[in-house]
Amino acid sequence: MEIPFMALAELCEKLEETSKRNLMVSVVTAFLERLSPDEVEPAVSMILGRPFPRWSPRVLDVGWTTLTKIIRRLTKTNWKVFSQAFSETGDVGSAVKAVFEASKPYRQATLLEKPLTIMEVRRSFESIAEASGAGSREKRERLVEALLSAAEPLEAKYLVKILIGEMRTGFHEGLMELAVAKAFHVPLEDVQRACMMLGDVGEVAALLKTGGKEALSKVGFRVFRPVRLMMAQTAENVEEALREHGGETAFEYKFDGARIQIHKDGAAVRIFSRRLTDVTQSLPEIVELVQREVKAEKAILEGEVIAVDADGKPMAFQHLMRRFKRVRGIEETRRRIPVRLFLFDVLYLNGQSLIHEPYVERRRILSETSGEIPLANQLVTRNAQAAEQFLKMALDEGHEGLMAKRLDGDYTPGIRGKKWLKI
DNA sequence: GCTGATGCGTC
DNA sequence: GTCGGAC
DNA sequence: GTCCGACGACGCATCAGC
Repeated sequence: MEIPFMALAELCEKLEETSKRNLMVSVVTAFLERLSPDEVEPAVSMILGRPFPRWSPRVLDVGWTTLTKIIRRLTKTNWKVFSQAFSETGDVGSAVKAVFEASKPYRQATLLEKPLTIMEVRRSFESIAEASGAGSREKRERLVEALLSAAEPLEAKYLVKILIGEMRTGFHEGLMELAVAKAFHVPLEDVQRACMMLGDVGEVAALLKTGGKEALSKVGFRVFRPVRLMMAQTAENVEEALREHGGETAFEYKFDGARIQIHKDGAAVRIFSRRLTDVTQSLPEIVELVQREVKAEKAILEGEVIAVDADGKPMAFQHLMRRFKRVRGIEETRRRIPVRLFLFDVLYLNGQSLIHEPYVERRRILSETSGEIPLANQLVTRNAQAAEQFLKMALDEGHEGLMAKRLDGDYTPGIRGKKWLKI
């Protein structure tokens, strides 16, 4: 028996009404326990306001403008109700609920249909994401319209929130990890660790549902499955960075480019962007470079690509952007806007996770693995003046500034902490 | 073919 | 990427 | 301290409409 989408909508409604975290976690825990294996990942994604898992390349391509048109059509003359509800609540979902309630009579025919289920909603999202080619815009609209017209007002509220990515229930990913740990009776740390590796809490939950604890303990890095990035906080100046890192730290050039995660398995190489989308196609020379230089069978590396001019000097970020989403004319743009790669971290090497190794050790391993690929210029020092000078050098060479990396810092995927500071 | 609207993704 | 707010 | 949402500039792809 498939769980109705209404149950998920009611759950979200409860989450929205409270700000008590323990309460939120316990209602979600109870909900997760009711789901069948197939429903777990879709439900977890939807509760977090996402139509698909985080790493999925699928996108709905439905924005606010498109949705507005559809809702107008579905609710006919009651548009004023929407505007008023929207200005009162400031919440698109609530306004949609109000207008759906007001226009029930117009939508009578649909009330006889069977209730929507979570799985049907997921399948509908898949169809919407798949639409492409001539006529796809209209097809997408029709699919969204069909989905919404099968929905009760409360369901419509949350469908719309998921469609445009504005869940705002206050139930974020960290709390979901807690709920998953409770629902499947495993330690929170194990769930967090698996989420780092798989990049998506929904997938972790699904894994627990089908394979239990054992499956969870087997989770490790998988080449070609991108890992969430470690992020930096800001520091005012080099002194603050030194102080924060206990007197001594590693400064690295911070480049005005795009951060990439490089996965290699034999001759196969794939490149992922910051948001973990696959950008391999846009950067053919990086693929070749990695194939040629990286001295490892399997590896997950991190670096920054920047655009350079004919003399190899850094160009403004906009030039790099012209390479990124490009599908056509890649070869020509490749000649016009060359890119360079600077590596700065290694997370995984030949079957071994390195994220618990300290920064200095990872950097050492990286230097032994990277062949002729340059690493980000580095200065390990406890001297503020030397650091200042290094910063000036970076800026003079046209780069953005410096990063400061704690020498004994491990790699914490998805976390923005003080182990890395940008200056 | 060209142009505008729309959505997405980078920083 | 930045900022400010909520907890 | 940590998380989230709102914000902005820029460039590209895709489709619709001419």
